Amino acid sequence: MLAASTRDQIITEADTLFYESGFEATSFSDIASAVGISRGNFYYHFKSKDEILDAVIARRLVSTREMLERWEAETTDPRERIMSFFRILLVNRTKIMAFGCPVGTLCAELAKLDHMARGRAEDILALFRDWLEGQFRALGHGEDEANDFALHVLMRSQGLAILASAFRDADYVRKEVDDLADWLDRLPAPGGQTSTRR
Amino acid sequence: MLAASTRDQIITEADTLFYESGFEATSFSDIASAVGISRGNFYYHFKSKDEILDAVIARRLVSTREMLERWEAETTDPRERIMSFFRILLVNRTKIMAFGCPVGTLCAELAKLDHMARGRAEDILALFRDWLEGQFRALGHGEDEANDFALHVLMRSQGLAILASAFRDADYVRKEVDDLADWLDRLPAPGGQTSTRR
DNA sequence: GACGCTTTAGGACAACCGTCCTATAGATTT
DNA sequence: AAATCTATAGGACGGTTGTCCTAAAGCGTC
Repeated sequence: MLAASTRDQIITEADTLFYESGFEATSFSDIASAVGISRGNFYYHFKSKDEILDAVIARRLVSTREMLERWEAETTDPRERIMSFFRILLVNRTKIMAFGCPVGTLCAELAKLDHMARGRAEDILALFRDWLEGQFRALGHGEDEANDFALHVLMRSQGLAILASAFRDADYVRKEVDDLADWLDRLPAPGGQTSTRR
Repeated sequence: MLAASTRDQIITEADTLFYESGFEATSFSDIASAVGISRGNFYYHFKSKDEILDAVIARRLVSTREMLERWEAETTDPRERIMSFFRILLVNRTKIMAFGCPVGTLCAELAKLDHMARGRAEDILALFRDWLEGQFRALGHGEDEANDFALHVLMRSQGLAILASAFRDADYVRKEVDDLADWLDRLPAPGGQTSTRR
């Protein structure tokens, strides 16, 4: 196996550090020592901290797209695809309980910092939204309805993540994911009124 | 009217700065210049940044409790009380779209920082949860059901805040609050199965 | 072996961080 | 008026931040 390039290692370590400690709280030294290189060498690969953030977000965009494509390849049933989305909430519940949602918390932090990369981080969220909307459309729902449902799923995932990390309750995550699956099962037939609960 | 003491002013400015810029990103100098005092004078009132955070959280706890008591004094109808909770989401939508939920984002940041005050911040969220649970119990719901409903409302508020600030869509906030009011209207009668959607 | 390119280490740099000390101005009491 | 207490300003402190420079090590190619 090819060893990961230093640049890739930097992005990898920065990614987890940004997630687990926050962007602002993570220093150049933190990343450097995590990778095992000197602080000086850093400047050769990235000219600023913002450049690392850009690279991290770019990689997250790519890996998210890949994950969504994998879900699409696994099954043609949109319901099952949406269930894949629900399942990662369960799979990642330990990390979510400790650090929240990687996407949601990054968006929240960059919004407060009024950071340039804010919009790019929100693109990751939009990626999920558009993909979910596509699945609901594939289920036969109209554009507005599909968009509402997509936002509903996203909203509940984000709320779930915040409460899970605030109350650190693994059972709560399980319960909420069950609830989401139940909501999906009981979805009104396509063409009905645009209500997300019922 | 009595002029606010310097100490109070510090807490006030720190409160809004922590909300709008984040705790980590807010420096002593930021607070000092917002209050209009010298950085040195600071140490007389607070010995550390953590002490200010403690004071800010303590004040938020008090003001939250007062707000909940006000809502209880305004009406005896639990449904109307819960509607008061929904309404602040609408009233504060501009700030929410810019900086998210003050409580949720603080909890998320302190979790990543692994900060001592993390639990105290989460107490504010617990305050809302317990109050909401009380209202649902007053509506006749059992302990488990009332707790589920309270967590459901909290979850949706947090998810709403994240999506509102990520997509900066005022209409979305209005729609979600309408949806919440609708959910409350269609709540299953007390004693039924513990389902949060239906 | 000499050259050129890529990659690295180490440290300089000014700015800022949270913390802490001290001198003093202002107010209150004696 | 003197003494005392509260509140403030200003700056020192060691450490860390993000940024940037320079010297040199590694390495493939002629």
